[in-house]
Amino acid sequence: MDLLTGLNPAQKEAVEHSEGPILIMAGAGSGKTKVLTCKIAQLLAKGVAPYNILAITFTNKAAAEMRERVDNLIGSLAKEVWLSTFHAFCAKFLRREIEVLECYKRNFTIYDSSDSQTLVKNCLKELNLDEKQYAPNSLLSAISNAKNSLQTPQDFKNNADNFYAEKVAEVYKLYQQKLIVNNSLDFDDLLMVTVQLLQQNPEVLNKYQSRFKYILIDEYQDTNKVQYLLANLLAQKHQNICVVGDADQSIYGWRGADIKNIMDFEKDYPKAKVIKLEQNYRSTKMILAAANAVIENNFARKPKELWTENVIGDKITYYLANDERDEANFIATTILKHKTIFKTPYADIAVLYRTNAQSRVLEEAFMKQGLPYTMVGGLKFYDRKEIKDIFAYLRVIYNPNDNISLLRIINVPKRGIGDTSIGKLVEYANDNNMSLFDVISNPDLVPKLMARVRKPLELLAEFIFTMIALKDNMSVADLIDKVMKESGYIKELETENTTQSETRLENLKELLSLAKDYMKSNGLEDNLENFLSQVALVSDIDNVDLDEDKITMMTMHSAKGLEFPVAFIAGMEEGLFPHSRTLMNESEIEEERRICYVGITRARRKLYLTNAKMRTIYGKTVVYPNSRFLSEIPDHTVERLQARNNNYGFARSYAPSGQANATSPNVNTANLSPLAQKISQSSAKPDLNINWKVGDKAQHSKWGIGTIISVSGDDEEQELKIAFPNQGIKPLMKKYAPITKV
DNA sequence: CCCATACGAGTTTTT
DNA sequence: CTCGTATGGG
Repeated sequence: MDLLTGLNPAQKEAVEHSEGPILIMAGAGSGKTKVLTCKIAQLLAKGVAPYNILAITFTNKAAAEMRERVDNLIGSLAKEVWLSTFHAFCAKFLRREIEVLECYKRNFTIYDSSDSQTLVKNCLKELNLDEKQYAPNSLLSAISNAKNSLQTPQDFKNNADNFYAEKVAEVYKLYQQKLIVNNSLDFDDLLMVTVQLLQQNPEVLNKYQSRFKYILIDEYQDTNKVQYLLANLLAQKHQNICVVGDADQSIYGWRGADIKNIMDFEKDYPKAKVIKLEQNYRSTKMILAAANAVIENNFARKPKELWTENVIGDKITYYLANDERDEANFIATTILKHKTIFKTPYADIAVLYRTNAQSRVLEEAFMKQGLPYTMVGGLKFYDRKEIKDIFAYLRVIYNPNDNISLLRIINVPKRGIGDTSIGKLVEYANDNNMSLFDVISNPDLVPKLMARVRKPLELLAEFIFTMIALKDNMSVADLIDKVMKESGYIKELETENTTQSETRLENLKELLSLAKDYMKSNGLEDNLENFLSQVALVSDIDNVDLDEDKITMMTMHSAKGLEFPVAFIAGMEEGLFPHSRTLMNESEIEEERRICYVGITRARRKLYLTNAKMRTIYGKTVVYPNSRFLSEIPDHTVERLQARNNNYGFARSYAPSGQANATSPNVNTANLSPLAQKISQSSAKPDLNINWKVGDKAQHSKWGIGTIISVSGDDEEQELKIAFPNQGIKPLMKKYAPITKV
């Protein structure tokens, strides 16, 4: 069977074992995705029907990739396999089955975290609780924890042993009531309600237990209690459950992930087969030695040592910068050298960090040097105000009971419906047990309402009714287009006519084109329901196109599961990484250390670690000591660099002559670190004494030999246009261009 | 009801 | 520092 070729013995054993529970302990880079895809392909090849297989991955992107790989191995059967994240699985399941619960209808809305936050704030207001005393964020995490451990509001109340907890219980209860009234589920509900539904309805449970003869779960170390229960509930009948994971890469404890789920798998399934994949195919020996040394410092851990047959490789480079700008400039410059000297594509390079806030300086440095990059996380596309506004319209059209969304757009664009009026409408709706939308459709019912708001309310209701009637007869893109135009949203932005409104209009265009390819790419039917479900559950990482030739910037959390030939980890400082909020707690420090382990093992050939002597955070200068993780990396694997008195200083040495851009890499070697100088010596240095003339031949360090086709400007600012065979015409600044005369 | 301005608060990681 | 909310004048 050629599905097994290219697998090592342990991998083969894992693939061949299909009946009964199996735990695959797969170290970083040990080929677990390969094993999982082969396993699915193998089952299909044996004649197992695709709908009998359930495979759960950590991100939608991983799901899509796995599907594609299985498809390559075995063909289109792959399309029918249930293959998704836990959340997407639950959404799909609930769209089919939720109505047995009566309190929900199948057109429920999925709330994201900011919707949840709005809802909690509403609850606080209603309960007359002060937001300062009861921080919405901590309430939300309490509620989330409760849901992740399957506690109902009543359970929570029963367990409350202090005044604060009792208050939380009240908020939780109201919050949950409101979700139900809005016919909405938050992220945690998707999981919790699914499990409750299965537990309370034996027929439904039986149906799905019978259906899923084979269950595979990736990243098992990051499952939380509900996910654990769900997996085990579904697997009970056939017991063909295959879990894959690495306890050393468990980094979602703060989200309720319980490392015990994987540690105790053998207790849950005493007959389980256990396979360890310890050969790493990804990294050099040097990088692996560092990773192993770091993770060994974790006390709560089963011993394990990754090994590799790969080359020893380069030492890890550690750079101590003066400040965060210096750090960013070092990274940008080093990337530029990799690009020009080693011809490393940008797509092979990742810059990783602990917190999203660190990305800003990096972005500035990259922009200054014209380096192309994509950033994962930070300000998400779907979190932008204008996008959320349009989505609020779509959600109301899909689910008119969604009051949160309706409230968001009731006066957006401005239609003269102010807070006082809205207050009256909401009050009337609550008092009469009506949905807000019903009230708006009949504004005459509401007493004391100012006469001049009735008309705009009627128009809004009419607009929404019209869209509801149209929604099933048009594509999502057309629907969005109609909503944006006919709600007056576009017009308002156009009238505003500021740079910000320009950007917003651009983003809306982007949304439109996104909606167009969206349906095409995933093969789902082009309707509002699919679109809204999809969008609610995408993560940032899902939308990243790693094929573009761009540097990737992201947190180490987002980087899980990915690999890059060259990786940087920035901000190796006590307080940043490990993060200050974890310093007091040993188990949280251990989680930080696992994050570090994940970070290091993303690199294939070359790893850079950087930190700064001082750093400005929220306008204040702080001095953090070196991260403890740095001292845990063995000396013999590291080469150390340090900033000179002058900063790494690209900003200063390059700024006067205008921006560098990606097609003309500029390198000033005056005050570079030893490594940087060493690298730059190997490239051609600009020679200012050459008097270039049209027709001269020039040797460029990257593009080879070309012919000068024009010379313009004088002296210092002289610009050359050089034609390189097969590369086109490149404009270059004489004083920076790495060229020599031939 | 709308807008501008001041002030205060909060800053980890994400489905 | 930057965001979001509170407040007061138009």
